[in-house]
Amino acid sequence: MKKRKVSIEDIARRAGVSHSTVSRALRDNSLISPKVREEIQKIAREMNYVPNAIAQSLQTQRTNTVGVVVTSIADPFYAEVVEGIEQVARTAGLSVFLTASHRDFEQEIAAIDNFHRRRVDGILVTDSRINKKNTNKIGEIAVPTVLINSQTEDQPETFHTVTVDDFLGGRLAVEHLIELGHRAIGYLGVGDRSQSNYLRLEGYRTALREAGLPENSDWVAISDEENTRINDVDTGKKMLPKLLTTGVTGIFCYNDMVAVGALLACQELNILIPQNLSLVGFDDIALCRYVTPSLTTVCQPKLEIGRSAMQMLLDLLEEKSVENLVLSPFVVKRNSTTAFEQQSAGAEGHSREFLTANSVLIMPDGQCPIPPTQCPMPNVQCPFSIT
Amino acid sequence: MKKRKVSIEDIARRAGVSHSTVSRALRDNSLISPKVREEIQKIAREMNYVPNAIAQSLQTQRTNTVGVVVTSIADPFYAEVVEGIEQVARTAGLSVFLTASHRDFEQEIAAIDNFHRRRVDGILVTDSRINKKNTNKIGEIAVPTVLINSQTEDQPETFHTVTVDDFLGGRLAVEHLIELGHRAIGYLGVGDRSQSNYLRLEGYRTALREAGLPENSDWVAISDEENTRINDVDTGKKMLPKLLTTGVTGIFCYNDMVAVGALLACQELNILIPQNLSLVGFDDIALCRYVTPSLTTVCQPKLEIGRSAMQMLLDLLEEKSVENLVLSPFVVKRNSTTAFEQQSAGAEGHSREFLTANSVLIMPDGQCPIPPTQCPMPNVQCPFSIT
DNA sequence: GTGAAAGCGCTAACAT
DNA sequence: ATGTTAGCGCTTTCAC
Repeated sequence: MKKRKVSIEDIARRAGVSHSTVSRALRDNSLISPKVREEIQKIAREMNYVPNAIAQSLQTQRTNTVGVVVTSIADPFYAEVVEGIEQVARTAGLSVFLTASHRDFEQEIAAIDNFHRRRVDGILVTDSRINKKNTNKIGEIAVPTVLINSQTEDQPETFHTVTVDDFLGGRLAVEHLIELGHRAIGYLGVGDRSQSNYLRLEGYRTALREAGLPENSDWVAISDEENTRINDVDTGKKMLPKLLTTGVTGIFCYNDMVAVGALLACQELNILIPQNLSLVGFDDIALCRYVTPSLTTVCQPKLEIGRSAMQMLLDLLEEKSVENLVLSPFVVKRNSTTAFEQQSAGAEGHSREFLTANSVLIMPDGQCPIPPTQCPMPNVQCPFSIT
Repeated sequence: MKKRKVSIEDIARRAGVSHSTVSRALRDNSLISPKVREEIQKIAREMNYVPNAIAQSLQTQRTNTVGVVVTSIADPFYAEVVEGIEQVARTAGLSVFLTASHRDFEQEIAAIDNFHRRRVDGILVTDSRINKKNTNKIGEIAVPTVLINSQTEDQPETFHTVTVDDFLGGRLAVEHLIELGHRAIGYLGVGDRSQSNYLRLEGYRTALREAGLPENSDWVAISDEENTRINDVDTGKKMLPKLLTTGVTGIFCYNDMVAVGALLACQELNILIPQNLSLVGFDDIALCRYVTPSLTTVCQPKLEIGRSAMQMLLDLLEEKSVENLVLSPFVVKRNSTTAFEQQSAGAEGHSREFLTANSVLIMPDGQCPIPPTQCPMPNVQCPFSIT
C-alpha cells in the first residue's frame, strides 16, 4: 500500500533512455521519433505510471487549480453557481478547491490565504466581504481573482467582478406587484449589512417612488441578527407577523428562503397566499417550484453567473483584458402573487380577521372554522393547518 | 502582477542566514535560538512571504488535500454530506477538491484518476459505481479511499465504506405506513440499477411479508430511464399516475425528490395528501419541511455521514485500523402520512372520483367544482389548482 | 532526436 | 544552534 509510485526515471531505466526523453514522449513533445514514443507510452501504461502533478506544478509554476470560496457548501443558490463554475473549469482542465466562508470576513481571508499558499491559478469568491481598507491583509494580489456578487461597497479595483443587478431586481419585483394593483407593499430583509440587501431595498424604494406610491417605514422589516444569518427561512418566519399588522397586501422578500419562511408563517396563521397576501422572492432556487403555492421570484441566472465568472478567470489567465460583468435578473411569475382586486375581492368579509390572525386568531388551535359535518368539500385538502 | 513570489532564500539573504535556518524558524522547528526565530518571522511578514505548498508537498510527499467525488454539486443531499466532510477536513488542515461524477462510471474514474495525479492524501467517493471487475482501471489503490453509500454490490475490499442501511430504511418507511393501518402500499423507485434502489425495495418487500400483507407487482413502479436520472422530481411526477390506478393508499418513494414529484402530481390531479394518499420519502433533505404538506421521510444523518467518512480517512492516514461503518436511518414523521382509517373516512363519498382523477377528471381544467358564489369558504385557499 | 544538467521551493539528514 | 548538501519528480534549456 505504501509502495512508491513509479516515476519517469523508472520508465527511463526500463526503456533504456534518459528521463527527459520519457518526459517528452509522454507529452507528445515536438519531434520524438514516433516509434520510441509509442514504446515509452506503452511501458508507462504497463507500469501504471501516474504523472505527479505536484512536481509538474513546481516546475511549470502552474497548478491548474482554482479556489472557490462559497458562503456555505449546502447553500442551494451558490451550489448552482458552483455547478456552472465546475462545468467550465473541467473543460479547461482545471480542478476546483472548495471552501466555505460562512459569510465571515476572517474565514474568507483565511480561505483566500490558503489558496495563495497552494498556488492556485485563480480565485473565485462569492459574497465577498473584502473592501479596500482590508485588502492588504491578503498580501499582494498575486493571483487573478474574480468576485461573484461582492457584498462590499468599495471592492478594490484590482479584483474583477461578476454581479447580478440587485437594484434592478428589487425594482422588478416591486413593479410586478404594482402592476398587479398593489399599493401597500412591504419589504422583508436581512440585517447582515450586506450590499445586496441594501440595493434590493433601494430598488424597492425607487419602484414605489416612481409609481407615485406611498412609502411607509413600517412596511420595511429588517431582521436584526447582525452577522449570523443562520437560517433565512426562520428569519422570514419570525419577521412576517410584524409586516402583517401594517396592512400591506404584497411583500417583496430579500430572497427565496426568506419568502418560504414567510409562506410557512402564513400557513400557520391561516393567511392565504396569494388570496390574502402576495409574496415575491429572489434568486429562483429550485425550491420555488416545490412549495405551495409556487413562488413568484426574481431569477438570478445562477449557472451563467458561475460560467461567466470562470470564463473571466480563464481569460485573465491568458492575459486577455476583461470587463466586469453585470447580469440582469428577471421576474418569474408563479402562484404566490395575484392581482390586488382579485385578492381583495376574495378577502372581503372575514379576510381582515385572517390577516390579523397573529393577534386575533379566529381558530387558535388551527382547526377549520367549519364543522366537519357541514363541510361541503370533504374530499379536498382543508387549507387550515391541522397538524 | 507577475512578480515572482518571495522564497525562503530571499528571506535568508535578507536575514544573513542560510535558507534552512529560515525553513526551521518559520515552522518553529526544534531549538532555534528564539531571538533569530522572531527576527526571521518578522522579516518574513514584512516581505509578505507566502509559503509554497507545492514545494512543501513535493518534499514531504503530503499534499494535505482530499478529493471528493459527488454525484452533482447542486445535489441537496450530498451538499450536506460534503458540508460535514469539509468541517472535519478543515479542522485537520486539509483542503478539499470537489468533482462531480453525475452518476457516470467513466466520469467517476476520471475524477479519481485526476485525484491520483494530484497526489491527494485521501479520496472520498459518493454513490460509487466501482466494483471488483473494474477496480484495476484506476491503477493500484495507492491512496486511502472511502466510499460513501456505494452503489455496487461487490465493492473491492481494499476500499473502506460508510453506508446508510437502505434495507432498514425501506423497512422502517413501510412499517410506518403499516402501523398507520395501510394495507395496500406501493413503491415508487428509480431505474438506474443502483444498489440503494434495490435495497430499499427489498426493505419494502420484507416489511410487507413480515406483516403478512399482500404483495402486488402492480404496486411497484420503477422508472425506466436507465442511467440518466436527470431530475428525480420529474420522475416522481411522471410515475405517480401508474401507481394511483392500482388502489394503493400509501406510497414509499425512493427519495424525497421523487416524493415531491409525486406530491406535485397529486396537486395537479386534485388528490389530497395525506387525506387521499400517504407519502413517505427518503433522505430528509431540507425541502421536506418546506413543501405542503411537509414530507414524512426516512432520515439519513447527512452531516454525520460526511464527518464519519472524513474521520475514517483521517484515521487511515494515521495508519490506524478502521472498521466499515453502517449508519442507521430513522423515520421522521411529518404531515404527508396519516392513519388509513382517518384517510378512508375522509375519502368516503366522492373520494374515488378524485383518486382516479388522472383518468376520470371531474374538473378537467382544474377549477373548483363548487360555484364561487356558493363557496362557503371564500377566504381560504382553494385547494383546486387554479393556475 | 536524444542526453546532460540545471532548477522549481522546499525539507531533512548530516555535518559542524 | 546553524550551515551544507542532497533530493522530492518533473520540465526545459543547451549541447551533441
